[in-house]
Parts: sequence; C-alpha cells; structure tokens
Amino acid sequence: MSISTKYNPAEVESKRYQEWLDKGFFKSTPNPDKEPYTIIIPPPNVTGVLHMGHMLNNTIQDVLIRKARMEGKEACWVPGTDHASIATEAKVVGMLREKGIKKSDLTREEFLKYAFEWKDKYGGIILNQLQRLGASCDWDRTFFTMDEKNSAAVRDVFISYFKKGYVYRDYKMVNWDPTAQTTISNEEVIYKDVDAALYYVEYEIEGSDKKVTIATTRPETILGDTAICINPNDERYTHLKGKKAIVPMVNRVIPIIEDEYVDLEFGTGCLKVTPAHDTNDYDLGQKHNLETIDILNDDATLNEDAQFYVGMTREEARKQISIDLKESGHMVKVESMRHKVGFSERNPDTVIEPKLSLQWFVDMQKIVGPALENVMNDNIQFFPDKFKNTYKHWLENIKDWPISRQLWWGQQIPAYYYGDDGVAVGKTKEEALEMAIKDTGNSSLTLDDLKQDEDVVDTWFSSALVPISCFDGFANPDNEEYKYYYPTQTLVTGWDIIFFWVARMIISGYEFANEKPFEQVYFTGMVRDLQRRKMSKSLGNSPDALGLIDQYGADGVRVGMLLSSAAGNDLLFDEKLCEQGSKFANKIWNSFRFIKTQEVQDIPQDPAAKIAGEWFMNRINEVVVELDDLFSKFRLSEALMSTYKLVWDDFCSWYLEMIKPKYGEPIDQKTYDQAIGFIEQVMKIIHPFMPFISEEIWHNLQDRGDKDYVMIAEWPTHAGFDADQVKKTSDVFEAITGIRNVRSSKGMSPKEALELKIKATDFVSYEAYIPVIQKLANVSSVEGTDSKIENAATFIIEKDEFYVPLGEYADTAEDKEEAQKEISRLEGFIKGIDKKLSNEKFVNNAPEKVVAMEKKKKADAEAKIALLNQKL
RNA sequence: GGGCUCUUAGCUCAGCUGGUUCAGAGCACCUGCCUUACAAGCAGGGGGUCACUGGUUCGAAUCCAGUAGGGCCCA
Repeated sequence: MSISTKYNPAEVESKRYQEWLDKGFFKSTPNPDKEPYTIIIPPPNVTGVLHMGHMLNNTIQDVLIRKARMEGKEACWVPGTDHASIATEAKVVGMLREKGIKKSDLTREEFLKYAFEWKDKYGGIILNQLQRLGASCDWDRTFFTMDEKNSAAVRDVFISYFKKGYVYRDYKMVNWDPTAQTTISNEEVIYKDVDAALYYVEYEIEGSDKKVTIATTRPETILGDTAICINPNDERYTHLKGKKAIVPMVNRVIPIIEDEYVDLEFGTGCLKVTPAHDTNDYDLGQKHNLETIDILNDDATLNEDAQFYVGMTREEARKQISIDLKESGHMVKVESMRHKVGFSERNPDTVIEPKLSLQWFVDMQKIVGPALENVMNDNIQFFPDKFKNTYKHWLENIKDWPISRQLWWGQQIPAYYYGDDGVAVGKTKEEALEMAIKDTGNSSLTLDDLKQDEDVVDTWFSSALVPISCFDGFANPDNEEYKYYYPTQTLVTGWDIIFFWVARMIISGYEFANEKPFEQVYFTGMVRDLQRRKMSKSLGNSPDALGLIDQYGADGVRVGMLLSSAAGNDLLFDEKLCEQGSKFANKIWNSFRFIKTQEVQDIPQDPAAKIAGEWFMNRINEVVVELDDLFSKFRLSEALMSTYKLVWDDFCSWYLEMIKPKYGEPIDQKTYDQAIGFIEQVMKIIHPFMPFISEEIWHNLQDRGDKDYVMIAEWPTHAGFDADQVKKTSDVFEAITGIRNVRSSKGMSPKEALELKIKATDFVSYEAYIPVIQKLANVSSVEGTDSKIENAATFIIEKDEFYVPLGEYADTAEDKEEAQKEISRLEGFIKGIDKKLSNEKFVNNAPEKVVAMEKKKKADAEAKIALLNQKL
C-alpha cells in the first residue's frame, strides 16, 4: 500500500467525524451496567461564533469524555445553547431595524416569532463549528435554554420561590443598561478605570450670602439634587447645620443634612445628594426621607423633570451644564481624575445608570446555605481549589439578585397583577386566577382582571436549571434518564462565570433536586494573547478559530490549546503551539508509516528488538499509571506532555531506532507484530487528545470490523511494569548518549565504529543490551574489564565506569583543563557534603535515608574524581 | 479601601507532605548532520542569586512574617 508522507488532516477529519456520527458512537442511553460519566456543556450563546475560549473549553471536555468512554463508562456529553436574552434581543432588534421594522410596532408574539426565526437560522452555527474540533457530544440531546422543558422549569421555580417567600417585588436601585434598556445584575457590571473630571460647583445658602462648594463627577445630575450632605464631625461646615441650599439653575431649595457616610477627604467633604441617580445617595435619601427626582429617561437622555437639556444624553448634558455653570459663575474649578465607572457586560461602551425600578428580586441569603457548605466540604470539588475562596467570599456577602429583565426574549415572569396591589403566580393565567381568588376571597375575579408581568427573567436564572431540566427532572423526577445521569460528573467552565452560572446551578441543584448538579468543577483560564491581553474583537487579537483548524488540523489545534493550559491559569495563546501540535501529528504519522512500510519476513527476532519490546511494554504501562494519576487531578497539559514524550522520545527516538532493521533488510515477523501492537496502544493513549489521527492510523494498521474504532476501544489497563528493567534500560540509554557525546565532542564521524569497555560491578546485566548499544551508538565491541583503560574517554553511570578508547583522538590540553575544572567542582561538592555529615544535629535528626543519600553522593563524586584524575 | 492570588531559564510553566545529583519541562537559542519514517527531521550543547529581606529548622524554591512588583474579585 502507499501511504502519504505527510498527514492530511482536512481529509481525515471530515471523513472520520462523519463515521463516528453514522455509527452512533456519540449517543448515550442509561446503562445500569456502566458507570455514568456526564458532562453538560456550558451552553454558548445563540449569537456566538466559535472563539478561542470555546476551543479551549470544549477541547478539555472532549478529552475528558473520550477518555471516560474508553474506560468503559457510559459517557454522555450534553450539548446546548443559551438564549442570551440581552445579546440576542439586541441582534434581533438590529436585524428588524435593517428590514425597517421597529420593535415598538410589533406585538410581543410577533417579535418572538422573528426572534425564533433568527435563532433557528443562526443559533446552531456554533455547535456545528464545535464538530470541526471533534466534539463527541450526543447531539440528539441538544438543549436550548428556552426549550419548553426549561421554560416550564423556570415557571415552576419562580412559583416555588414565590410561595416560599424567596422572591419578592420591590422598587429599588438597580443597574440599568440604557442601550439594552433593561436591568442587569451586579455581576454584569464591568468596572473600568476611566479618565474623568471632578467639577467643583458652588451652591448658595438660603437667606445668606455664604456659599458651599461640592465636588461631583456628574454635574448633570445637579438638576435632580434634593439635598446637600455634610459630615457632622466636619468642623469646616458646622455653620451650615440646619441651613438650606439652593440648587443652581433650577433654584430648588434643598436641606443640608448630616451623615457620617460623607468622606472628609474626598473633594470638598461636602456631598450633593441625588437619590434617583446614585446608589449611595439613594440610601441617604431613604434614611433622611429626601425627595427623589428622576431626571433621566430609560435611554439615559434627560427628561422633563430635569427642566434643562431635555432630550440630551448624559454626556451632552454634562458638557453643556459645565459650560453654563461656568458662565453663571457657579463653577469653581475642574480637576481631572481617574475613577471607576461601571459598564455593561453586554454593551461594553454603555455606562450603567443606577436607576430606581420596580423589579423582582431573589432573596439569595435564604437559599445559599447548602451551596456554600457542599463546596467548602469538597462534596463538590473545585479544580484548582483556590476558587473555593472566591466562591466562599461571594456567597457570604451575597446580595439580592434582581431577575427582571425588561425584554421579550426569554421566559416571561409568571406573575400576574390584579386590583391595586394584588399579585398571584401560576404556570398559567388560570392557575394564577385561582390563587388570586383564594388569596382575596373574591370569587368574582376573572381572567380579564389579571395582567401578566411584562418582563422576562434573567438568562442565568434560566440556565441555572439546565442540569436538572435537560434530563426532565422537574416535570418528571422519576424518569430513568434523570435518575441515571443526575448528578453529572464534571463541569468544565471558565472562572469568569463562577458566580453567574456555577454558583447558581449549585444553589438550584440543592434547592430542587436535593443534590449537587455535578461532582467536580474544572475551571479553565481565559485565553489571552502573548501580551496578556484578553482576546477581543475590538483589539483584533483573536485568531480565527476555524482558520486555525484549517491550517493546523483539529488535532494540532487541540494539542496547541492544551499544551499551555495548566488548570485555572490563564493561557497565553501562541499560534506556534498549534504548529507544534501539527508537527507532533506528523511525527506520529511518520512513525506509523515507517512500521507499516517494512518488509516482513519469518526470520528470528533481532536481539536488540527483543530488548526494545520488553522495555517499551514496561514504559507504556508506566505512563498509563502516570496518566491516570494526572487525569484524576485534571492536570491535562502534563498528561499531554507525558504522552508527547512517550511518543516522541520513547517510541520514536528509542524504540523505533532499536528495532530498525539494517538498511535494505527485512524486519522479523515477531518484532513487526509487536510494533503494530504498540502503535495500537499508543493510538489509544493519544486518542482523547488527538482523536482524528489516532482513528485514521487505527484503521490503517489493519482491516477493522464494523465497530472496531479506537474511539470506543478499551483504555489500556494498568498491567504493572518492571521498574528495574526500565531503570536498567535508561542507564543503557545514558551510556549510549555518553558515547554519542564522546563522538560529538571529539568530532568523530558517526560512521566510525568505536569500542566500549565497561568496568561494572555486574557486567552480566549489560550483556543483554550489547546489541542495542552496538546498534544505537555504532560500537563494534562491548567488553567488560577489571582495570582502568588508558587513553580513553570515560564516564560513570551508577558506579559503573565506561571507557571509549580514543586512539588517535587522544585527550588534548583543553580536555585536561576541563577535567581539572570538573574535579574542582566535585571537590567543592564533597566539601559541602562533609560539612553536613560532620554536623551532629544533621546526622541525629535527619532520616536515615537522607543521611545515606548524602554518603552515596559523596562516594559517587569521589569515584568520578578518581576517573578524571587518569586524564591528567 | 477589603479579600484572594502570583513572582522559578530568553518565553510559557511544573515543582505535592521541607530532604534523591533538585533547581526541572516544553518552546526558543547555539553546534554538527539532507543517516534510506519524518529537515514539520536527527544527534549534541549552553542557560536560572527560585522577586527581596528577615525568621523557623540539622536542612527552605517549598513553612512563617515583612517589603517591592504584577494579576483577579468585591466595594
């Protein structure tokens, strides 16, 4: 057969992925004979396209799920997408605008029809892109957070919370996104340092010619001022106590109040209070019973109540009022400063406006108990566990969660209002009516008296329910799937959504399933560029994910992503790592090609190949043990590196070189069969990391049956291994390297055969390896010796002395000088050990093992010195 | 401001419960090779005051305290 000298990923990947799909290997059904291993995907937004974060995150999930599948577990990776209300609604509104349709001209139903059309068209793109990466999801299970199952769950949960008093409706200060025109939660506000100005503005004191100066970063809110606040301990302002001030421009008379909240150091120590437009001011307003004047519209332009600048944006009004105040002589000065300003996560250029609004809130403190406890006691394990701290801190200081979103795309809040202040909840309007009648005793209420809340719930309220709802655990808690798959095993997600999603899933899990949603959480880092900047569209530093796959192959990109991603640490993405991945794929391909193209004959086994086989068998087993340990700790980049070295160093550089027949000669059948067997083992081991090439080689090694795929092959079990044999072989490798080193430093040709004499305590133990040494170091003879050899290069391995006679290449003065240097270094080394050994405290306190080790170190160094002295 | 966290080779990172010739890996770099699987390769090599200061200890990259600098979260 002819095998291409280069591995061609593009061709292989689409072919193999389709086969896996066709054979149904991704599918999972409950199987009581198998242990379940379930992962629920962090559902990407329906608006999303595949980016580097997804690539990392989903590569990791695929590695875990593929290994579990091979280990004989019932592996089930559930994919899905998130409706992402704010982001999606914005996209749909934008799309409609292009068609000339205004959202406000549509009914809710009409809008949702457009939104679902949009979702059906674009919502699946990202999942298709995941297939390019090799994701082995059970696609038949694909969920969507607005599926009826999950939407019903949202209603159930809301009603349940309502009945338990865990949700309440209140008029409070919330974070308002004026672009999306909805409330968002605290977690969705991103604080950024920005350059700003601090304006010092003078207010007149009523009935006096005195004035007071306040400092503010938002002079436009002066129009909504309803008090001035001073610190009662501030001696500078005692004369103002009980007085009233006059707001510039609007000439409103406002009280001067006292509160220790005011920072004496900041600005003038004198604070203007605008309860409608600042959270702290709002609190002051409540405390001191102040009037609240809201001067902003929902889109953050000024309204009629502002009296001035009506219709201008906040920013325009700020500019204009600073000019006008200057002209009217109220502006004392303007200082530049830097301060933190909250921006919307969804609209990064939009400044969040604190806004008073009537909203539904979840009383978080009532429901976080089990979620905190079960993470702290490792009932749910976090990897890395440092995130337990962050989690704990958040839960212990948790604030009530505003869940109303003034949008249509999402699950409409199942609360119905009637009369002046009646509220009822229900899965349907009819149910709510029943409740209303029961609550009021007024049986004359009709459906027409009830009006459903216009808002939808926060997307995260909805996605927090997915682990239960995707197995239909709300409506049908006794169903087989739910009982089998829940709780799931591993959640793989970025640490940035630990509060948004992870914590809320855990809370919901304990609240509604009485059980954790998953056993372990593996937090991945954020993908950054080489300058440590976050990848973003605006910086243009995010590589095209699919382009990378085209260029390096999915396997190459997977390796590239994993190589640099220690758990929880951000990773600096470097395209060179993908290149390294694709080179690795090519290396694997060539090793396979090498074996496969040998001419095989029924001849006795080559003695070097025999040793090689014994050794490599042991090495594989050693590495398998190591890998299982690393996987259990989620040290995936280290697991990959172990695999990488097993393939590149052990298999290619040593094993293949040992079994390689002389030029033009055939390989013996036994060695060939062994080598094929080893490649099969190696393909299994690399499969979770590099699913495509391993599958391709698997099928090229021999004819395979219908279900004989490496993807579902059995993961190598720990067969145990002969550690002594591995050690001896590694000593021999060291000797071979030593000989090559001699050759290299003396400028001897690789073609020139050398001799080797070994003065060993047990020369017999080397005898079996003689063919190996001869083959790999081009040595004509290997003999034992009892005496030292003159005019030879020497080195020591494990107390055994190795001599390579030099003949005409005798040591030069330079070599002697080097030897002298080495002797001096060793003597210093011995001195240090002697110091330790003569320290009674050390000898008495240190474990015997450590003392013995020091003695051995000394003996070894002395032997080396003796050997080096011969050169001089 | 409060909390968390980090600082080890040119770069990115391992280094567990203090003790192995422990100062490591990958990449990058240097030297020599187109050796008949692979130049996307082979064989060798150099490179670090483990941020700093002090403490605990027979012994510290590792534990403790402080300092400097970076990052993150929350106000």
